[in-house]
Amino acid sequence: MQTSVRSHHKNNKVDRAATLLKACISLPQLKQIHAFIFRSNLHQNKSLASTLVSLYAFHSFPRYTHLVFSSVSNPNLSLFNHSIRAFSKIPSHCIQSIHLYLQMIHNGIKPDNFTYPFLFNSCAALSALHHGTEIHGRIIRSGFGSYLPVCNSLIDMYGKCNALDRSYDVFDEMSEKDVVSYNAVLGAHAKLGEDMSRAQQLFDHMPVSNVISWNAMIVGYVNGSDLDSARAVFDRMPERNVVSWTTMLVGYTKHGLVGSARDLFDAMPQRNLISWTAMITGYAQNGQPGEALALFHRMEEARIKPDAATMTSVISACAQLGGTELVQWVGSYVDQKGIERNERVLTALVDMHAKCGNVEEACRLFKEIPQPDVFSYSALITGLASHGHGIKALEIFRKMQASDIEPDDITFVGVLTACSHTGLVEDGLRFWESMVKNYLIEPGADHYACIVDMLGRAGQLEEAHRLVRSMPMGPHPGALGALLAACRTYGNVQIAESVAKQLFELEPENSGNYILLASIYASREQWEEATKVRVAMKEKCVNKLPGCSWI
DNA sequence: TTAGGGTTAG
Repeated sequence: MQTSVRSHHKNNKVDRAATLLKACISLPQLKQIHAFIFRSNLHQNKSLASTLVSLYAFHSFPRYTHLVFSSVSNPNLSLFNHSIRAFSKIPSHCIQSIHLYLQMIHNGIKPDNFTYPFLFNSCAALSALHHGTEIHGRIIRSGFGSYLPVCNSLIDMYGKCNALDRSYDVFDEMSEKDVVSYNAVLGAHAKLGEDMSRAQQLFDHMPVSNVISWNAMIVGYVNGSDLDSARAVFDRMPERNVVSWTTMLVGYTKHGLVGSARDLFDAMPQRNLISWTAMITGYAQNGQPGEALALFHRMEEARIKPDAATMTSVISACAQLGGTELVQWVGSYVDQKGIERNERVLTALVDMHAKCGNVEEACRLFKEIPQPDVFSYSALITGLASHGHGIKALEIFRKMQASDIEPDDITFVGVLTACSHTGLVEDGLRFWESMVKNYLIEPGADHYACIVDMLGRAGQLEEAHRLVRSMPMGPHPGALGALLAACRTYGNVQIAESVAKQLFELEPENSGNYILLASIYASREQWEEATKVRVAMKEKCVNKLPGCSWI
């Protein structure tokens, strides 16, 4: 009798807690209810724990998601499923759902058709093709392969791991398909931008399509660099939503067509945070930082709150514009509005401060990044290198190598710049060789420019000239300019003449090249030649003095 | 179970 009263009492409390959780909308509220559950000794209740786990994930609070799960002594299938789903929603913690899956197998609990789709979301987010394939094998053995959502998420997982053929393998074997199955395959094509004629054929023969199918076709053509076809799809769509407009807009910005993007932006029936951010990013990435900032202020006027992604591009725009006031403004904006200081935001801040010469602040912010990636390292290295801190830049590069972060082409631009500005010719040549041989990075025009600059500063003009002539991408203004500047330093008229001739052809309106050559002649007292160059400059660069030509 | 936005470059 007493037991039943007590259990009735307890059930009341469980119901009450469940009702409270249903109504809970904020993280502080959630923590309060969690505390109530704990005080009432209900934390072993698996249903309440499942709800808590989901809500903590919804508020992106992985620490507590894990805490709640691990405080339940014998987790059942439902709690495992809720927790796997919870971690699959937090991109940085997807690996946890795979760990949970392994744990549930170990505990002898059999996954069901609700387990797999979320697991595959995690595999997709991690590009964990290996795990995904293994779990696929278990599905075949256990007979859950007849569930549509399970197969659909499998197609999606293979697609997101760039395994288009495997997506088709699953798709072709399905006896029953729905629009999601088709869309998942179209999404796989879209991600790669590959084989769009096959995608088009599939699209044309779909029994039913929806706006997601159309949008996937746009993405596919954009990623395949076929903007005309992308636009044709966009124009033919029976109905467009805000995603369709934004997708097309991004298609234009990705290919540098900012004007077309802006036309679309102005014509959109509705805009959301993502559309604004996409347009701001379009400007920031295509060398129009002023426009990016102007649009950001219009976004504020429209009372759309920016998030971390928006601010990443805004910071990048400020970095390009420079100026103490702007740098200070954006820094305090991020602080005051509580913008999430994630890896990308911090990297953009590191880059901005480094570009503006505030090396200490850049280093301080870099230390705030828990796991710096190739972007964060490159931002710091290039920033340090271009402000005369070559030694420090190389020190950071060594740290990067020690932490097993793979450098990319841009990292090496920074590394080579550091060597060139510090006069470390031997090291520079060694890094160059290592870049090609160990890291299999194809040297670009910027790398050549660094090495040419380095050799030129060291007075090895013949060697530098030889390198310029061996560039597989042909003559390039950056490398040629560096060599011409070195010719000025060392008064080498012969190489200067040959280099300047090429530069005049490549950039006839860049007056700096004429001025350099004229001053080389002047330093050798070849006054007649110097005058000739100045006259040629006046003919070709009317009213186009350096610093004004971009207006 | 399916679709859109972010950082590094002489």
